[in-house]
Amino acid sequence: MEFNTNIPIYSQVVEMILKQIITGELKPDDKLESVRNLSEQCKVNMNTIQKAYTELERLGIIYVQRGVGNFVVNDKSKINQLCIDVVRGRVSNFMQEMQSFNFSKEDIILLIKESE
Amino acid sequence: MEFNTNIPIYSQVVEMILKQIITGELKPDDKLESVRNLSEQCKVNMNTIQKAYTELERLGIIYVQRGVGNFVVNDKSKINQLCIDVVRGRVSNFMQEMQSFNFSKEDIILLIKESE
Amino acid sequence: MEFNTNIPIYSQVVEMILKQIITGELKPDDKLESVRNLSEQCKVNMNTIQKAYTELERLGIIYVQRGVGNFVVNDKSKINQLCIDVVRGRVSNFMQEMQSFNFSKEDIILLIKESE
Amino acid sequence: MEFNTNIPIYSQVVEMILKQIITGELKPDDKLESVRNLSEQCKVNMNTIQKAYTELERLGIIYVQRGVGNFVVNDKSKINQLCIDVVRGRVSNFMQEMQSFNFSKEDIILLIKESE
DNA sequence: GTGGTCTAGACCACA
DNA sequence: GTGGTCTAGACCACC
Repeated sequence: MEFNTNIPIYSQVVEMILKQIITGELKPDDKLESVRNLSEQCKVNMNTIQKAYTELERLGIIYVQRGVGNFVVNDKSKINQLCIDVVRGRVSNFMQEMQSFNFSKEDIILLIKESE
Repeated sequence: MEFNTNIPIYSQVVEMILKQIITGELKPDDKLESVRNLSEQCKVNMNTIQKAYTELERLGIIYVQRGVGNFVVNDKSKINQLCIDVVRGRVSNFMQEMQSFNFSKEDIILLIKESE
Repeated sequence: MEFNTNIPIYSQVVEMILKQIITGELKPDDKLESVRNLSEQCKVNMNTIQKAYTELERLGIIYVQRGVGNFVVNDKSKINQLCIDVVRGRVSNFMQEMQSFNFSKEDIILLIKESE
Repeated sequence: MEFNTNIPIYSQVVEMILKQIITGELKPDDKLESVRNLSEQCKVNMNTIQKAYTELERLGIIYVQRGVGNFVVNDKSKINQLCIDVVRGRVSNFMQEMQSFNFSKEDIILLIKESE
């Protein structure tokens, strides 16, 4: 695991897990890595992972069974909603920013088509 | 002037001026607002503006004449390069992120088309 | 710690640390003094040290782990390059200046030999 | 005339004239450019040139005849002394700095020999 | 504990 | 008036 400086590690961990859930890599009721394991894998302080998990719980996207582990919530509509929210949010932010540079929707689509 | 919390004010100022240069609102050799003026307009401390200007100078996009003021660099290729770098950078980041959610280029274009 | 007037304190701090890295007093991955500690040792404001450290990071010669500390970059080629750049730069500046006084390379070497 | 930023223009002007005197381009009792002329040639504020001339007078290396102009002092020993002071000063500063990087006198001579 | 940001206010050199 | 530096003190996020 490599972490970007400047962005808090704990929120990078949140992102990582969100992606795994959205892409289906983590399914409903799947058990997440234990705080301890993940902190070792990522070579990161346990508190940092804990904070990430707490954040995910706050978002209602995982639930905790004390002494057992952290699990992905078993609620497909919730997960779908999450997926939609996240993606629409990103797209909307991106569009807003590009438009502040005076790019129209068509310009942006062109840029994307020719990207890579 | 309203500033977003969470993002440092000085970097929001950098962004703001970058945009003004890219959109042509600020032209080569134009004088920027003095540190003091801008700090009053933005209701922000002088040092914060100073930091933003220093960052812009570091980027090679403005130059300083001590005792005179800060000026947009007179080098169209530099500015064009800046414009391209910034825009391509944003597009590329966005694409990378969306692809990590398993969206193809076509998916993204669809999402954009139906946005707003 | 004594500082020269006329030269900004923060850049004297940058110089000081560069020297420690070049002479090997600070080694790759070594932790620098914390901002607070160094500011107390130097009897200088925290912000001044902060500015120096930011400059060193910009030079790519140290890296920061927020909440942890500042560390010398672990990249010997980078450090070697730094060493070469700094030393060659100084020598070249010096030579240029002396030659503008109409001293030849041989003159300068003589001057140095008889110096002290 | 091109001026380096960061170094005050007035002291760059002082340097320039010192060099002209040391290299014999300006001889004893020669008249310097008028403040007005030089300020136009250099595209610099008159005050800036004035400050440079004042500094040179303070150094005892030029003298002023009000209403007539500024002249190089007619005192060869003075000028020789100046030359020696300036050059020895530069060499000594340079040596001191290089030694703080752990270079011996021999190292430095080698570096100079292989320079350019 | 660490670094990062910000403020208010001051002083200086420069043009 | 302009930019540049510095201080003292504060608050925050992070580990």
